[in-house]
Amino acid sequence: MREAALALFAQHGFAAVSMRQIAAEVGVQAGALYLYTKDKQSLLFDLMQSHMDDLLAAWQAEPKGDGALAHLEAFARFHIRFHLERPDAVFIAYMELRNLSDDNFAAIEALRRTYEGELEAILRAGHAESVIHAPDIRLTTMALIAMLTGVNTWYRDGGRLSRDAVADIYWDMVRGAVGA
Amino acid sequence: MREAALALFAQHGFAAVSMRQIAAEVGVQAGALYLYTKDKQSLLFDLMQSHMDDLLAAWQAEPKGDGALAHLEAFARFHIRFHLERPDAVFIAYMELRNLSDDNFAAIEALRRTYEGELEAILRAGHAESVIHAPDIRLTTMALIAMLTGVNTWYRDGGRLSRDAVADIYWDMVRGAVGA
DNA sequence: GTCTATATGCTGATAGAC
DNA sequence: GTCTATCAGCATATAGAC
Repeated sequence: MREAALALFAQHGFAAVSMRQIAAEVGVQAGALYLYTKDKQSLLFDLMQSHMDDLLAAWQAEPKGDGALAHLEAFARFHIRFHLERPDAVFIAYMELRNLSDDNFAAIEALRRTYEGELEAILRAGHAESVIHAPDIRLTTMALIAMLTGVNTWYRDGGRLSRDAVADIYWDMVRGAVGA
Repeated sequence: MREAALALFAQHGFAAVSMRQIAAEVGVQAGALYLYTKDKQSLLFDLMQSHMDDLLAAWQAEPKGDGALAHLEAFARFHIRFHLERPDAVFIAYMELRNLSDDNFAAIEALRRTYEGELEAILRAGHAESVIHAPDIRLTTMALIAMLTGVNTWYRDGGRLSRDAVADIYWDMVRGAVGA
């Protein structure tokens, strides 16, 4: 059910997908879905929370090397790799925030800020080491995340460039953007 | 009507907003809206098309200076200024593409590609002039647009930085990212 | 655990009065 | 030009049979 909901929400949007459509995709009747989720809102929240939990856990488990610059490269490559592996979940996590209830929104927002905080800490360390030159760390954090996440809007498997080639080029741009 | 629809679509999403809600915001009954739009789909399309037309016309009217680097700076500052001036329209133009009919989607997509083509042409000129160093112009185009458009996700008027200060910093990052 | 049936309410769009 | 009234259909969620 979660798999079917993820694909349908990503394609048509949460509000445009009915529980009947999800049920049809799974091969059951709509009523049966309520054995596995309290309601449609909880289903969306669970998908988004799982995605953010996976993201934070994967980053914690990532090898990061020594020094702020190595950390920054690890972050850029990790972010691109992780996001290209699950485009539907990424799409939902960014597009369906406004369809969350207030409480659920606050919870997801906290996870997102935690992840942004990881990059921000790297940039601050790089600034302290004088290997990164940025007039405003918080703003640079937002700019880099937007640039890296943007890969998902255009990258398609089987295209002109491999994922690794894309990561190489983006890492060059990240390095240039922070004057490293 | 268009003003009310723009605000409501941006806040709740096209699929989650009813014609009755729009009518209530305008102060009329739902049926009266159909004197001004053929249907809900046309209303969305008109909003998006107007936004893209405004964007392209404003860029054409923008003073651009001499040389590819001056052009690039003009583009970066223009993009940030224009997008910060109309956050609702920008939000809709990026988030509601999947709610367009096939024909309408193709039309909006063509306008979007035209705009991207403007930046791409600047980068190619800069590459020819050897003032820009980028291994893949198309990819750099997408990365820069994502970075610049990302301003809308976090910038709020009355915050720590003025729009001009933000544009200054972003222009520095754009210049660094293309090795200029 | 899944089904059918159903409650209650909202949806986009139209017809015709004024 | 705006209203009221309405059509036909779909929405979420639940109840109770099997």
